[in-house]
Amino acid sequence: MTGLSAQFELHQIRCFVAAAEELHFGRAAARMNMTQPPLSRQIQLLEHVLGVKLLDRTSRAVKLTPAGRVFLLEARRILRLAESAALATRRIAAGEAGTIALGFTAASGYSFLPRLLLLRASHAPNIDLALREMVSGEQVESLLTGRIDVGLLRPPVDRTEFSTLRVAGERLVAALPYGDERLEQASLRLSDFDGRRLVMYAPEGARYFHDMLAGLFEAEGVSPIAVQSLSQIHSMLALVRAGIGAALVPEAAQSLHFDDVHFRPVTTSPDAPVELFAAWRTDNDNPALASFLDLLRTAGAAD
Amino acid sequence: MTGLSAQFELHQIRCFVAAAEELHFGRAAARMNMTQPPLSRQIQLLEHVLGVKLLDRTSRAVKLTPAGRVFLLEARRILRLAESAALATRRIAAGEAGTIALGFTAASGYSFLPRLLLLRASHAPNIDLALREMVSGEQVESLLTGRIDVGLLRPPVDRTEFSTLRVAGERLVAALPYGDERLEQASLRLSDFDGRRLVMYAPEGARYFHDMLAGLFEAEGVSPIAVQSLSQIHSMLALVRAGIGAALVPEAAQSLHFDDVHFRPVTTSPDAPVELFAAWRTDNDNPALASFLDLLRTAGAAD
DNA sequence: CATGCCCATGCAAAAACCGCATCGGTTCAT
DNA sequence: ATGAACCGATGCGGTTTTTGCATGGGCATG
Repeated sequence: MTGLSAQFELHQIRCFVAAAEELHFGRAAARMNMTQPPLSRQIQLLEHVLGVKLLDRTSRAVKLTPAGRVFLLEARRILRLAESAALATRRIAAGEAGTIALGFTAASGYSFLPRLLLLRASHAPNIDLALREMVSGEQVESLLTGRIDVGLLRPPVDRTEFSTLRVAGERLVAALPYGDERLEQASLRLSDFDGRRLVMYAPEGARYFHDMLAGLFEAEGVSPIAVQSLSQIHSMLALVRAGIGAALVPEAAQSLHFDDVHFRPVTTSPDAPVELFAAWRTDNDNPALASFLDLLRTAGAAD
Repeated sequence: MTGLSAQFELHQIRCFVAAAEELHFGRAAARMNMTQPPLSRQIQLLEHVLGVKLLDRTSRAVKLTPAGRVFLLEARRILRLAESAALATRRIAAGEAGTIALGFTAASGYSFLPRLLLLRASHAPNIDLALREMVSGEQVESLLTGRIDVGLLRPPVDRTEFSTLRVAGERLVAALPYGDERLEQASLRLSDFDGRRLVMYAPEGARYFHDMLAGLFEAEGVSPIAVQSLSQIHSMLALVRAGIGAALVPEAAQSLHFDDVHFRPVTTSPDAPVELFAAWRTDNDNPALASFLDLLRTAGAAD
């Protein structure tokens, strides 16, 4: 007694399928690019491993046994599966398919991300995206640990292990509460907020927006009154609606549709100061990354 | 250049799965009952055949590549499928599972067949039945050509290549039209039909019933008037309902529930003259046959 | 810098496989 | 009835493949 149950091999299965389909050992052997004797032996081996007679063979005719009929179906499935497994694996390795774990900020979910997903559907449908919303800081952390492959985040991204790509720049718009007299103007300038109440970004949770706005105001010598500091755009708009003050938000935030909150373009310098970057570890070995970066470049160029 | 795209083998897959699960070539080799060097080479071979690197190995750590992760899933599926294919084939060969093509007469479909199917559900659930209704003559033909494995048919079955088993004997009942005065009797005798109109079986289409009834009447010296000859029981009952005459049918026909057709037991000698036999080719090699014959014997014994 | 761990590689022995020749059994035509 | 043709199984020698042992070389740890 061996104790080790022997296992069959794919070669034996291929031999069997050929024999079962040809019902003729000679032709089956020819199809397998071998001679008849070794094919006979491969099938004997397979039958021995299974402990089951698969083919009834007289010198005049070859027939499948009932068990052979069942095994033929299974054998074809195994071969198909092996074939497709090889194919799928090669595709993954070639980067034609695969999964990219993508981090994104809430704000980019309103503007850049939808455009990216549309583009993916037509340009790289075999690349799956695992989407994870997180703030820029979390994205940096997740990139380092490998939880995400690519992040869509706010600058600055100064880690040396990252590569980056600027994918979008957005204008600022003013969110004004119902009744604000500035609604009568078609467009605004930063100086329109001098000495006015403004819902601001929190330096901790929304460092990028906070610093950017602070920089813009300082460059023009404008000093608004910061009445509150928040980090999420939709809560800022809620305060605007409550009449606490105005707010400056990326233009994509207009899609949030708050009642009694109206938007007006704001002229700034530069005119699209809200920048979005893609970042990824330079040593990331995800084969789908190259295709995905192509996608990002296309989406960024359409900006 | 070979021109022949090489194929991988199950052994290589088993090696890869072991290595991918252990993430350690030494332990994986031990699990495979071999030493580390040949395992390394099997995986190299697999990678070469696929043209894809599956494992990232430094001297300090082994990691799956993205393609390797995908292939690991596929590899496990292949191994599971191979395992279950062997199991299923062995079960078929052992006769514990499989398909029996079963012919049956319309009449047996009302009595014996339901009992058989019930018994199958509890005693041999892995035996599938392909049911084909046909008259006894067709069944003999189908048994010879192998279209069915077993037939449930009427005697005599005198082919030398067949084995047979008596599985059921049924009583006769009289089917009487509404208003027939014999309905007042609790039970009838054959002599109650002397000189009376009787819907009879056609000698061609229903030879067994025709001959059996003719024999019974002759043995008792009773002579009914045959008003019509049919071969299907339900059409006979339709004529009974129309008042054409009475009919003698197997007791199971009572389950047909024709309006205005009533049944009364009939005493005959022997008391269960409607016999049903199972027949199969003695040289039938269907491995499920033995189990199925056990089932038939059980169902027949319950009669 | 020495040690330990781990995978890759060189090499010889063992095993598996293949092809050739041939056997035994069956079918078909003469 | 007999011989030819066909077909799968088997014996056998040569070749290929695989295995195990010994060892090399890279890398982390202390």
